[in-house]
Amino acid sequence: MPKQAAPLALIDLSTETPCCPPIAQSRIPAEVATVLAPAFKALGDPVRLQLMSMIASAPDGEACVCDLTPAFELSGPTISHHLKTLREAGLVDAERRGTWVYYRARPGIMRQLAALLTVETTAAGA
Amino acid sequence: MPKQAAPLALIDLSTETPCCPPIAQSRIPAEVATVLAPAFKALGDPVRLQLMSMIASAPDGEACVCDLTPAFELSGPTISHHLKTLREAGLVDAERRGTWVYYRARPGIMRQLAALLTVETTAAGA
DNA sequence: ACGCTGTTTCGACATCTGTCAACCTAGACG
DNA sequence: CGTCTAGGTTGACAGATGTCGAAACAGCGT
Repeated sequence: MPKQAAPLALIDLSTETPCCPPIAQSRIPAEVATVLAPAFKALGDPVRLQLMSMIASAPDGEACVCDLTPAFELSGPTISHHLKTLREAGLVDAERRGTWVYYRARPGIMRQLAALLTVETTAAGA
Repeated sequence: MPKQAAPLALIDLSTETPCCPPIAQSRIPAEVATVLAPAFKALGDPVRLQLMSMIASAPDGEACVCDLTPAFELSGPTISHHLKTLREAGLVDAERRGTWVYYRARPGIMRQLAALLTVETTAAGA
């Protein structure tokens, strides 16, 4: 394993870092896996996946907690906890505007995760 | 949202089911989230993410356990357990050929997950 | 039959999930 | 200006789930 300039020692998920080729193309380094796994883990829950979808697909690109909470059979604090998980995973951004809190998706990291899973349709083999 | 023929009542991850538009495009139904979340969860571990990458990027499209295990500081059973998780999530296929077991990635579901995370670069807004 | 390879089972330990209570913030009203 | 009400977050806790290691089991080759 040759050491590159090692610019990926710490990957800033906040940016649009185009850090990684698809995992089907080259083996992912341990550091990258360590940093990106939490993002996948955050999406590894049905409620959070739906929350993420509701936020990302919101008309104005942002969703109010007051719209998210009643969409589930869960209590307010539980939704808040899930949102915190998404926030800590770097998937969403929160902003308080007046009484309500609005959540906004980060396209950068989502693009990164999508790129990671990309499979060339032609090189599918078989 | 009119009901289509509702073919996604049970989503077969084994197939190339083009079941879902990107989550940034339309809100993901609860059933889809329930079915796909385990796949993300399976990728939500650094070791499994690396395993997945090693399998998907293997020259012949398949990787032997005997190659995977020594790449980690973990015991054989632990690697086996992680591989089982990937298998149960529908991400990989196992095949015993002689003494060794070979794992092969399923491009279908990976494409599906990637599509789900896709964000139109143009519609990024802002 | 023996040894090797990989999986499974079992158990200890850690982490995650969801709820209740308390707290903080912002706006409304007297 | 003080207080009251409403919306969200945080902290603490039981229950469930996941992680990993040690030992035992099953398939394959010699």
